[in-house]
Amino acid sequence: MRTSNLLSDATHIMLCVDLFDADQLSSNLIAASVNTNPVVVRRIMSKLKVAGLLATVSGKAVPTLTRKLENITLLDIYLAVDSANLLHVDELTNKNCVIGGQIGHTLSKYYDKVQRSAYDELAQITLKDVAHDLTLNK
Amino acid sequence: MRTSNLLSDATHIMLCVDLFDADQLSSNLIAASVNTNPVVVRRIMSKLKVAGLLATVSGKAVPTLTRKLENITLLDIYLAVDSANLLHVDELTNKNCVIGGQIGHTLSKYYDKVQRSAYDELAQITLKDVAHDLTLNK
DNA sequence: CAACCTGTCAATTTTAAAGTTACAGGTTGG
DNA sequence: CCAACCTGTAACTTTAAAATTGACAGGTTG
Repeated sequence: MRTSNLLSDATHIMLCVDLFDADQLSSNLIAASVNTNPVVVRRIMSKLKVAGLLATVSGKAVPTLTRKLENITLLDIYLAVDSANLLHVDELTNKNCVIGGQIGHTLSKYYDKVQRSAYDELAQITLKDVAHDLTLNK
Repeated sequence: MRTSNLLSDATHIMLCVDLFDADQLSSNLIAASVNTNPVVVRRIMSKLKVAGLLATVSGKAVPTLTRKLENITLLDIYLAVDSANLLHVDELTNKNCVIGGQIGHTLSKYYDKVQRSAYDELAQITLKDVAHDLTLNK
């Protein structure tokens, strides 16, 4: 199992940047919404910046999204912040065994299919969708 | 946290049970193929047994599959050994915040869609497929 | 220049998988 | 019947990655 909140928190941060007022966008205030540490927020924002989803200015609390909400998908965010595969091949099997020597290669082929399918779904969910649902429930 | 090999190892074990000779099916020998500890193998086998995929006899090294290879899918195995969701909602957001209060519920709806898609793919991969690919590469 | 901020490093804590030891109890051949 | 296997579990310890936290260099601004 792999319990990481990276995608959820990164999405949360992106929505904060879009929805909060310009004077509420310090990592401190965003961290208060996510309920975590400001350093965690800045670390995630740094990854989002590297991925080109977010623009920041050193010293100024004025992050901005680089694209419109409808042009940012959960896959964009996932790939920006989480480098792990959804399923994991055991790399340490006994290579001298008939099964142990081949299963990794075989499984990774199938895992790729599964992950591709999940990625396709993530790519169809935009921040606009999420933001829309958020305001509906408000 | 950590990347789990539960699905891979459980699949590996199931294939060992199917492909190995009857006198090679102790948890010790399977563990040698997976390259792990016999207790880890027995722990996974126990979950597979609870899920009804594997039949074992206490004291005897004669585990057997309860169904034909083509009737066991990677989803069956995944659900047997891994209880975690593929994506994880941050449950600890600030519920007093407009975004923090709603995003968990909203994201989980989308995460469900993604997971359903991944599950659909896993459900289409049978142990027969995997076994077939293994022997091809041999 | 005081009071903010970002960006990043580094140390620590946390959590679940993985690894290990131990042991109760089933099985089997000689 | 007992020695040598085995299973099934409980109860640890270890490991890996995320999360948390403190610290600090350096940008920004009234």
